[in-house]
Amino acid sequence: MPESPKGRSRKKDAARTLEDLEVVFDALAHAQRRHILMALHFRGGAMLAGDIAERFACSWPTTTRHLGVLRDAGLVEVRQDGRHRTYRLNAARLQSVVGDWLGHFTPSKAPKSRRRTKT
Amino acid sequence: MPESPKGRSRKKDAARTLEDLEVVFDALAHAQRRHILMALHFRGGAMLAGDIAERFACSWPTTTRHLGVLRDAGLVEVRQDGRHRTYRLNAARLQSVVGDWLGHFTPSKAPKSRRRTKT
DNA sequence: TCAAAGGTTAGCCGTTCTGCTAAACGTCGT
DNA sequence: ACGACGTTTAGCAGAACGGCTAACCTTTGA
Repeated sequence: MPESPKGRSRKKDAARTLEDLEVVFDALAHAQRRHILMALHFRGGAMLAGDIAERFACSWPTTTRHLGVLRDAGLVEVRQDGRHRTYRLNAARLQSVVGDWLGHFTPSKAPKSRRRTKT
Repeated sequence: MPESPKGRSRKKDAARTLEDLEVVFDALAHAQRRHILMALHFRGGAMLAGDIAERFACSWPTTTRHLGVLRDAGLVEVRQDGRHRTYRLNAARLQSVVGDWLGHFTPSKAPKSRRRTKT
């Protein structure tokens, strides 16, 4: 499916958003994956795979799979670093996808307004 | 499962919050359940079960089950109305649980950030 | 070249989820 | 009381999920 650089139709944009919602909320549905995101955040946004895996009781491959789900959701990014792998939190995407969706539920306000705590 | 329909205690919410996160994010993991919440919101916050069920392609019992998940998560409340049942959105809880969790990831609150992502 | 360290992939297995249909339940109108 | 209506519950089948172990790659270092 070719991607229009600038002239993205609103329909596809909406579809893209729906897909984002699905993959992100699906990733957030598991406690350990939420925990991984937290750990990443509280350790400055980036950790080695081994450091992440050691924090959890389950086996390393299981954590690897969770990291894969988070990566497919775009919530973390991987970078090979020698024989290590560094996972970096993508907090902006988390805020964007979840925050935008949550913003639709603001009580009696314009549902498309961005999260601006200025009012 | 012992769930008190009354207000939740605000004191020892530390353990309760984790449980809330789990049940709420689990409820939000399914597209139709998110869609139900949206429909409720955009129809003024309350709908009859039948009106909800008619909006979706799946069978009525399936929607009933989704509504049950949302109700167990505290995201909707039910009220028997004659032989109808009115489902009401609990947007406050949605905002509270999801928004609070999301608030941990704000860059301004980064606890030990070595590198600060530009705000 | 060999072996160890760091991670991932492959495959299995039990549990949970989601969909359906059929049946039951409570309420209203007659 | 009876039947129709609105909705839930029960039960089942198939798919998806999450855990594990074992095997596999890749890089480092001797």
